[in-house]
Amino acid sequence: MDGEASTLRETLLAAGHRCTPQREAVWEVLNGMRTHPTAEEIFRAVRERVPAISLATVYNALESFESAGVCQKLTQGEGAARYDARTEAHHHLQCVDCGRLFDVGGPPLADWLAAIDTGGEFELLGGHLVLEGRCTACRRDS
Amino acid sequence: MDGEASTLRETLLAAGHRCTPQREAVWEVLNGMRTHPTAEEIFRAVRERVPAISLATVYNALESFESAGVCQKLTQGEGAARYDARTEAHHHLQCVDCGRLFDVGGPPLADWLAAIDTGGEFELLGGHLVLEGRCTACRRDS
DNA sequence: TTAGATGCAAACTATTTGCGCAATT
DNA sequence: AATTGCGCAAATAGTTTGCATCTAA
Repeated sequence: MDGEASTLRETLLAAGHRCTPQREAVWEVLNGMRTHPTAEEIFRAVRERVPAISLATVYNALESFESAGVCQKLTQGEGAARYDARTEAHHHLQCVDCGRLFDVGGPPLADWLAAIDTGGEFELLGGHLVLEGRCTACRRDS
Repeated sequence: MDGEASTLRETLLAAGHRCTPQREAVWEVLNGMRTHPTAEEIFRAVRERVPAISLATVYNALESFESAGVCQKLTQGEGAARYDARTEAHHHLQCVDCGRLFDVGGPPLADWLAAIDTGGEFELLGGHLVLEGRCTACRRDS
């Protein structure tokens, strides 16, 4: 998370996974896309470099990143899951028109969790905020 | 939203939909289940009263409720979408073990939205909080 | 050397759609 | 009477899995 490809290798190995050329390519594509891509979007981009890669391998790679703690699967909203390799605390804003997911700043969620009343019944482990809005590109189009 | 079955009929009609026995049954099941059910769960429960109902009809009914503004589709998290007929402001806690969704109290989200920094780029329309935890039943089992 | 990863295809889950018939307004 | 909804089955989207082969450690 500090270096680039070499650290990915070490992180994967530490989590009991292997580092393959396919995974390095998926990692670079994921980090290069500002909008959190879907598995399909990553697949199309990676295939330009590694034409023989399969979609299942992309899913497999993303799962190994999650397991190693360097990637988060975002399943809120309609449509396909999106993936985020960012580790700093931040929130996500999903565009109601194009479905893309953007990072936004804001106070950390921990401040809020303390104010949540679970009635003492639940063990509150965490949570996240899902914001809905319209992105710059879609505002321009409408 | 104030009365029961008769108001459902009026609400649906006002939104340009019809009120059928199937839809009334779906509505009653949805309101009778404390845990926001999936379409499949509603289907199984409704079939006990209306054995000939199909899953597609359940989806169709839920869509008409959404269109009429009396039901909300909750698509966060893994697995199937869950449906909520509650209209008061509240948050949802999803159990990481069983996947069920529970209502929890807490400060309204509007207080928070003001603190979110969208960089002036987005039109912020709304959002919701998704909490993760472990429900009473699953805590007992583990 | 060997456990784990790859690529392919098939399976699977959740949801939507097309069609002829039936029921609601 | 005219729509709209119904039930069925097939289609679709997203994701997972089984299997034979290959490769990183």
